[in-house]
Amino acid sequence: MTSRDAIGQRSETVRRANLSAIVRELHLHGPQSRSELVLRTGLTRSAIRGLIGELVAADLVAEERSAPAGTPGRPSPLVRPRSEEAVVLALETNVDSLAVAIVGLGGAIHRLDRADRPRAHVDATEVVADLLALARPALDEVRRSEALVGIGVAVAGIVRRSDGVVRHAPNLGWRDVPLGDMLADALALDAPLWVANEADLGGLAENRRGAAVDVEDVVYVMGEVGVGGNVTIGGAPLVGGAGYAAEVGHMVVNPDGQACACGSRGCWETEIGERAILLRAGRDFEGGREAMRELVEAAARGEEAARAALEEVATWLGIGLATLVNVFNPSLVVLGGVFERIHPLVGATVERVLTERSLPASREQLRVVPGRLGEDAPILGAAELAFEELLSDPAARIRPRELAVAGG
Amino acid sequence: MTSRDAIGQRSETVRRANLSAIVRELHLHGPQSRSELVLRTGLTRSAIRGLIGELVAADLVAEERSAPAGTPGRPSPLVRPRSEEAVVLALETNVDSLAVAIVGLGGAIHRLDRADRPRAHVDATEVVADLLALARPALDEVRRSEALVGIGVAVAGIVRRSDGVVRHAPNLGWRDVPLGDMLADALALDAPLWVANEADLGGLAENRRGAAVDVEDVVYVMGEVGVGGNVTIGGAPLVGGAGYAAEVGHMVVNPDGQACACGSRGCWETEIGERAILLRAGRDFEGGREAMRELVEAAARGEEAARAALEEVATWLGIGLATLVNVFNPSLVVLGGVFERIHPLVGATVERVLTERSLPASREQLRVVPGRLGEDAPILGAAELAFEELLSDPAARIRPRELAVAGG
DNA sequence: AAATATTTGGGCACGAGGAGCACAAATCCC
DNA sequence: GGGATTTGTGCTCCTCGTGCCCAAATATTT
Repeated sequence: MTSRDAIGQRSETVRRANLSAIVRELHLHGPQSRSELVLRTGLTRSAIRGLIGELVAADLVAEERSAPAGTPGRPSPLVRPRSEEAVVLALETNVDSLAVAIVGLGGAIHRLDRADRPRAHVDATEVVADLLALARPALDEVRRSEALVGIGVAVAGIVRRSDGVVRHAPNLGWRDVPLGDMLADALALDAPLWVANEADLGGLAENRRGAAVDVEDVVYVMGEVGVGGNVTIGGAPLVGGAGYAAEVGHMVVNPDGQACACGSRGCWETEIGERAILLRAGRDFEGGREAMRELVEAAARGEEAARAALEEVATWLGIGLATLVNVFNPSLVVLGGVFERIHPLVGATVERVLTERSLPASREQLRVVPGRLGEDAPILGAAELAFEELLSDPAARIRPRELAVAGG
Repeated sequence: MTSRDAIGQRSETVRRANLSAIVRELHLHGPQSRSELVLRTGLTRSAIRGLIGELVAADLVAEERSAPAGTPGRPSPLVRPRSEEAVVLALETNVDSLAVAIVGLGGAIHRLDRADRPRAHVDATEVVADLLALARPALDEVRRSEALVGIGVAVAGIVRRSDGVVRHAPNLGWRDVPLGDMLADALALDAPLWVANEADLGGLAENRRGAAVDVEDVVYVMGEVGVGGNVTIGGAPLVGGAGYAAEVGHMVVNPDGQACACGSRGCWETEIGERAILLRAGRDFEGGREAMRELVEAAARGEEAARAALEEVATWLGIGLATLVNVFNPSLVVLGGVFERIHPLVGATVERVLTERSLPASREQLRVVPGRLGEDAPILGAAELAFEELLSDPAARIRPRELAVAGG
């Protein structure tokens, strides 16, 4: 019941919500004039003025003369999110690569370092150490500026949102690894840290910065070593009771199919995961990313076996998507990871199967598109996750400063 | 993006939200003392007093002496939703029955009339006429009291929420029937009318009044002639872009399975729908409700063929549920309709299959229970749907009255 | 070049609405 | 019956958005 802890509202709540709306708007849609913000929020000029004033005082935004618009009237100053004054640190632990990024308010990518990693079941302590080494320059930068507002971590596994424990990451060989605590200790930064699944975050990134911007209801499916996904409902990501939602890779699509590492059989992942794709093409199923790249290239060249394998994959992709479309009635399906790369080759097949298998009503407004962010989707999503606290309550960052001033 | 039309908040918004929280709390959890409301909302006594005063003036709630509590301190008056002063009309159009109910604020069922209907593809105009005839006594009652705040309609078909058009109801033989407009015209009542799918509403009812009260994340699956469902996420029902979400009956669970009326094949409905169940048991698959009742009784008596058939159904039920559990990570699965009735016989099998097929993390906190509302779930959900407008903005009902007073 | 129209920012009084405090009322316990 | 406890009542205060007037800055017209 929403009302259950729908704690009573007070005047302060209104302020918080309005500040949040403005910062979020600027973060997601870029610099805007004050008068545009008046239109978007429906607030009065007076109210906007006060709110912007508060945000300027907190160094979250800056006002500057806007370019001449060619229209009569006093020009409205441009309000710009201060990308240097509020930044997040984003980390990614994938099966075959590590990455570190610093992203500023408004979405500017200040730096992004990626390092390949041999594919193997690796001890979590080693991974944390490797990540820390890769992150050193970024950490120096972050420590100098004092602008850090949050840390986001993307990991290829099932993550308990509440405490950042990786419950199970078959492709890393992890089980119940307290990655959140380990990284928080190792980084020793004074900022909240959140961990989430890479596919969840990939979907978040596509929704904020990629192919699904401003779309309210989205299904995102990403193929890497495993198959993961994310669902956006009314603009908000589906999280589930404990944060494990949208594990679409383990939907049962073929009850008599192959055994899956999860213990079930015929999971979507056993039909369209990386191993399954390589197997269908008669290639080394442990060939990893390189083998996949060659397969896609071969198919693009028109090589028959490769094309046929991808067609089969597309069929199973369509079947699983039909289930998701009937369950979520989204207006957009975004394909990420491997599926993003093979979309030009097999998009038509996916859509055909989807049309055969989903309810006419459910697919009425539906489009299927490839993602736009490529391999960076998860880490950009981790950045967005880290910004979430600031976006939903910018006032929390403002008050302490005021106190500090009052105290000094 | 939630923020997109997150129109700015104003002081009035706070009042609205607080009134809504109180009325919703009373509607869902029954009469409570003022001081309990203070605890629940976190508002001050002063604020609660003002809010309750407004609701009393609007006749939505009444205050009365509470029973002696045995504790020291001045007794806090009991605040009670006025079940007679705010009522909704609920209607149901099922494949083999029609029903009409009047439900009061707080959930009291003032009357409930149900009439069986021969199973046949029936013209929508006839159904509306039959429903109107059945509703006559209820309509008289509603017209006398002037307390009607909304009308809710449950229908066994896919419904566009925005305008109440039944896009497709295979078991009624309807396609693009403007049921909302037809009923609004026929009833000629001065209250908003909403139409929704019966399974969606069954889930809503179980969440508000039945087996899933106060559970935030719930998957509800209902078997009638077709198979439908509803998903509650964070306390709010999943609706989808156009309102067609949670069409779980057409998840693809068996890609090589039987053709389904929807045009796909191997839909969940073709494995666990009424026809499929009767076929598995070697009975007349057009025997309808009566045949189902006999089958369940036979299985309860221990008749082998019947038991075996239900076991098969339970297996497929578990397979489909595994997909839903992996996708939604709910804390509760509620089985409604036929599945509610067979739960005592096959619940163990369902849970076994579910355990085999779903991710350990996803099913950690999971329980599977039968519904508690039986065949009345959909119409009770229709009542809840009709109350929604009042609950989310009680002030809208208050203001006009004040105006009327001011004008007179 | 000057006057006018248009749009927007700034200042300030107002109103809505919850918080907080002092006090009174109603109950239980000794 | 007196004290402790809890809660309702009346009142002022604080927060925050609204609304109005005026000034500032730009485009257009004369």
